[in-house]
Amino acid sequence: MKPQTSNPAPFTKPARAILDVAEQLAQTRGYNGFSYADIAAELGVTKASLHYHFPSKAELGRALIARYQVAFGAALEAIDQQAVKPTQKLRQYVGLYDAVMRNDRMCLCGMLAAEHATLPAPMQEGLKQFFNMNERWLTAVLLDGRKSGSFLFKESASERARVVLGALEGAMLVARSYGDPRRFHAAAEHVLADLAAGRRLRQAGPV
Amino acid sequence: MKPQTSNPAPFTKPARAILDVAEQLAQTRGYNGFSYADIAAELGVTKASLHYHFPSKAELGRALIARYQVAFGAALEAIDQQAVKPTQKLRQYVGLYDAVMRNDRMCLCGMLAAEHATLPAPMQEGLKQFFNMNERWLTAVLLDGRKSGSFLFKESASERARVVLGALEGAMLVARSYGDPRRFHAAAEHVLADLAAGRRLRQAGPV
DNA sequence: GTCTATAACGAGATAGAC
DNA sequence: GTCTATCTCGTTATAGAC
Repeated sequence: MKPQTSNPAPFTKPARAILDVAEQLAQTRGYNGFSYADIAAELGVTKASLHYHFPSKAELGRALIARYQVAFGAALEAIDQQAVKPTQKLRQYVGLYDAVMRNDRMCLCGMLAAEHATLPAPMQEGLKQFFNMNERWLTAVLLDGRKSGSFLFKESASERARVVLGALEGAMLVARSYGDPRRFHAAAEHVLADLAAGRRLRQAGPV
Repeated sequence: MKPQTSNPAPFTKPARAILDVAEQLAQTRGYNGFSYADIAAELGVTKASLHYHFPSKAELGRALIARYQVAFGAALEAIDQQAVKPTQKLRQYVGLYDAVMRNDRMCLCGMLAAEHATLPAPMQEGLKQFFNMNERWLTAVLLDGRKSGSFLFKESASERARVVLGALEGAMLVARSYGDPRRFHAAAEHVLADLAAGRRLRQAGPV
């Protein structure tokens, strides 16, 4: 029996091509920063044919997030299966975003989060789910790392997960204003280092 | 003699009203998420009269950033004059963003940073300057705090400043997707705690 | 300074031929 | 599935009266 596990939207080949272009545009210019005309021009087709595959831009946007979430979830699973140590996992997690940055993009959902107030409700919901997925995964890794003595942090793992996620999204956001992916990379390294146990922080005064 | 220190754009009263509305819209919907019609409706005037004060949207956007930068710079100076300890200064710095969040907005420049690729060049330049100003101020506070033994971090103060700025901007970004300012507040607290010297990180333990 | 009126363009979207 | 053609609306922007 084939594993008929939820495969909700395989997308046809032309639909995938549309999503590829739309994704690149959304990650660089935002949802309100591109149009059907942009996609059509890039693909060498007409706007009308895009509407055949995605009747409205809202549905295109919804599909964009859904596919991104699935792909990102798969990447997280791949990390879980391939890496063992929490420190490795986290570094590969950062590597995911690092690759995006070097592609002159930023995280799709981080981008769309800025436009949150202007998005159709299904897209808003999709963003929450994406961030929830990230926080769940990070929380598990942080818990694991704390138990094994690799990580050290005071607050709950889920709170720390939110700090890490926010720090990475924000580092991407700011780095793009400088057109410098290394800004993201450096910041991400320090965020990871903040978690590292075994660091010997010398004594000091109040706070 | 009056202190004729650089007062480059005082703006007329109606111009200020326009900027106030435009700022609120930009901080909630983004630069590409509002139009002259939105501002005109809110102020009860016509679009044409807006063009008298700001001939193009690009100039309006430039003025938006310029005024924001000046106001934020003044707030930083006020902190410097009022607070003494670096820990106090940093907490008040976070308070600046916290107030913005509770107003259902996010940092204007963090918002615009997402739309960076779609912005006119002068606005892009303004964003860089805003972030530079923040990084300079944070760097000075971090250096001060490290010298006095309040802060502890391994990397350079300017690199740490970038981590802090990115973490705060990102925390705002994500918190808005949940419509929950407390998410920002909690994350910001942990970012501050990460700097605190004197913390005794106990080994391991459950969560 | 603010108005009416309108230009000029681009957006998302649809009808119907092929 | 993709095309041509068209529609409707919203956008930035300008001209000129008041």
